[in-house]
Amino acid sequence: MTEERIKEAINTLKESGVRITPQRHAILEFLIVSMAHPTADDIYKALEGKFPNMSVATVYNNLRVFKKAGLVKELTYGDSSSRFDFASSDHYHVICSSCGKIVDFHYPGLDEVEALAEHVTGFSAQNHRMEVYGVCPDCREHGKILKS
Amino acid sequence: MTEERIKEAINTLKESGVRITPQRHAILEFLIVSMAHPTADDIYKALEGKFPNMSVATVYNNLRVFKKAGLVKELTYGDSSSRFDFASSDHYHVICSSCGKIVDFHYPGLDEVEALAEHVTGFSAQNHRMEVYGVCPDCREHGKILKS
DNA sequence: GTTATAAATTATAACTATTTTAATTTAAGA
DNA sequence: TCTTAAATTAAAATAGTTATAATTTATAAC
Ligand SMILES: [Mn+2]
Ligand SMILES: [Mn+2]
Ligand SMILES: [Zn+2]
Ligand SMILES: [Zn+2]
Repeated sequence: MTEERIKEAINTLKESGVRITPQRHAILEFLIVSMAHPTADDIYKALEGKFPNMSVATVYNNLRVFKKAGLVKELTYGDSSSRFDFASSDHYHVICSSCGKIVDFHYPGLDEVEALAEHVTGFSAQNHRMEVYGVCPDCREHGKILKS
Repeated sequence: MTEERIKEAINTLKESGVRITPQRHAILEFLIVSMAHPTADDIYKALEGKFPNMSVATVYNNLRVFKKAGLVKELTYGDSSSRFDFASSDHYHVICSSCGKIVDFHYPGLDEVEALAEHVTGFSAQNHRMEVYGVCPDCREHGKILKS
């Protein structure tokens, strides 16, 4: 089924006139197969075995291409670097404030909050961002030190 | 009442052993009086008349001090620089995706979402982040172009 | 299968927000 | 007033990301 997802994604790209290069294929595949939320550098490092000459710019460029095609979402945090999420279905994230682990979770939707925001501020709401911060089971059990 | 707030904030700092310097006072005052969500550079520029020799490092250092004292919250976004919010009462933000304007709004709380996240992921939730994106009345009326 | 060409990749330099460093100045208590 | 730890300054360093220009390549037309 990840196979299927990859094919599907490749087709989406082809249909919007994006050329399929080996690098592009590999980055996309990594995003889908790893099922993680890697940074651009994670991807770069993961693929340097297969593509010893690949440039970081290629990773960034392609992530931008995938974003524009709606295949990938960028998750931005304060200090560190962006993380990238293959856009399967809409979901939210819980983030461990100790180790940084990111876990998906589903929740009906916060349409009501958007509606209230519209009503109170006069804005027309388009979308929202929400994430929960906490401590993951691992960190709780092994008593890891919290990030300052 | 902003006067009162400034005094209160200064006292909070004094009580935690933080020295009150003219720069510190000015940065804090600007945050409270402007009632905006300025970047470090906004603050730096706003105060360069009064403090021609102030270093950007001073702005950043003090914002960190204020954060640690719980007086200020840092709002981080994807591409651009952090914004800083004097921490009066808890509130959420609506952000214009066209001009970047940030407007406060109050909403009861998303405890339920935190609870569900805990239940589903095994994390212990500490807090959350939520913001609504949309188009502000000004941008809607004057038909400004959306940021890509 | 060749060829043409626009698009993609690469290597490197540039950029920007933020932090670090080390020297100098200063707030505040004795 | 004196003392000293803490704060400020100026400058350099850092890190993530983007821009540039030369080279390579995916794709479609032939
Ligand atoms: Mn996810
Ligand atoms: Mn606010
Ligand atoms: Zn953890
Ligand atoms: Zn606007």
